[in-house]
Amino acid sequence: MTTLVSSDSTHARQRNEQAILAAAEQVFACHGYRGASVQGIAEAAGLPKSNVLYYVGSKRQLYVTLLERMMARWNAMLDDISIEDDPAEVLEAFIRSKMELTRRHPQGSRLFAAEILQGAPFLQEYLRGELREWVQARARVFEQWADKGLMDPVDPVWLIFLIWSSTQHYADFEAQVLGITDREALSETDYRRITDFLCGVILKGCGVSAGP
Amino acid sequence: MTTLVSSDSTHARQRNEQAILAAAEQVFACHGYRGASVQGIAEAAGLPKSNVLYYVGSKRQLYVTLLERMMARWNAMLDDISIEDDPAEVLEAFIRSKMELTRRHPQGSRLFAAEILQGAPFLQEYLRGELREWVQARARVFEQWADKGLMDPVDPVWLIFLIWSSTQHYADFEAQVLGITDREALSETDYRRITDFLCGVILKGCGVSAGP
DNA sequence: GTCTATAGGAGGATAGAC
DNA sequence: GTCTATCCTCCTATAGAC
Repeated sequence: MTTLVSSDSTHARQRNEQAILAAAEQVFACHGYRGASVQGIAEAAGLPKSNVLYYVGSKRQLYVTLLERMMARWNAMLDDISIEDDPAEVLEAFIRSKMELTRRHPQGSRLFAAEILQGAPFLQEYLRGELREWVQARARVFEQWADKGLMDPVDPVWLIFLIWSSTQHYADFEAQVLGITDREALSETDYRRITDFLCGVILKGCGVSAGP
Repeated sequence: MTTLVSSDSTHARQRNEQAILAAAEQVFACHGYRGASVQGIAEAAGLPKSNVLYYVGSKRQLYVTLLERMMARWNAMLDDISIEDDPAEVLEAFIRSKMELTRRHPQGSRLFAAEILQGAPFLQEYLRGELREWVQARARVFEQWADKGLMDPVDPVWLIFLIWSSTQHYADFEAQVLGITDREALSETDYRRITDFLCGVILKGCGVSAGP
């Protein structure tokens, strides 16, 4: 009996926390950290304002939690590569997984964008540490591939930014994309075609042949 | 005498208005429409809060003025093209002028990004009207070029978005770019190299040869 | 024209009833 | 655990002194 009640409470708590996280991700993505209000998040989650603060502690903590969740998703995507790998396969997998992240987590992607837009006050350490290391490791491999003639000698860091920006665009600028293409939403087919387009242009553009 | 005083006042007014616009562009770009405060803008402009409201009327009007200024800059860049033009020249000029806009007006670019991030409430009309027309006109020319074998048959709209996103990135994600590359700012040389990189990869990537 | 003072409301956060 | 009532700060905007 007690366990039953306890279990119900636990479920209610988990359900509420999930609702709050989802609502907050949407509101922070839309209005940024300062522009978001706990009131607005509570309304989007269908809960009283005080409950939101009860569950998450503070607006700031909620924001940090969401950023950490997004960074965890991002990190899950960052598998390592080596000089022995096939450039075409690696670059294509890189583009596809980044696009998949954008498609599956558009709100999280926009939250990230809003954080960077305000100068990345909460993510300085991550950007200048972990992420920089990762970029430099990849860059070294790209350079070795170029030395072996497997791809053009392009600056690897600008190439990584090209892949990030061109995929990220479909989350951050979704409103513009939908307005210009006169759509209500991008379909799975749209995403597939866009991804194919980006793989085609970027791989060809840096002289990577289509694999063995 | 009166004219002298009047002239001084006019100059003071213009100078203050310029200071307010510059400060507001920075603050709106950083925190978005809701997140920005008139107080913060006034401090950045070095004026009392009331003066800001006296000059510009309201927070909302100030925001609209800034968006219009940025759209005017954007439109000044959008020259027309025709089937007779050289694809390589047109695409390269397109990338270079978009990158120049980003470099010259990073705050305006970020302001635009923040507006789109929040769902473009103030720019719906522009996106679905003027800008859509312009994109479709360009798209038709790109398709004709593809028909004539002057470039690969890529989707022209995704190509335009690729150019917009890859250049816009250096304004919107400046904090990330600087963090990862361990710079304090991007130099003119950096911008030139990035632009050359983007021209190279994108033109080659959609099968446009380097011109006559 | 410029600034001080303040109205009137919304913001985050907390104390305490249930 | 959940919600109401409330505190105090900060917001936009304006009225009125200088």
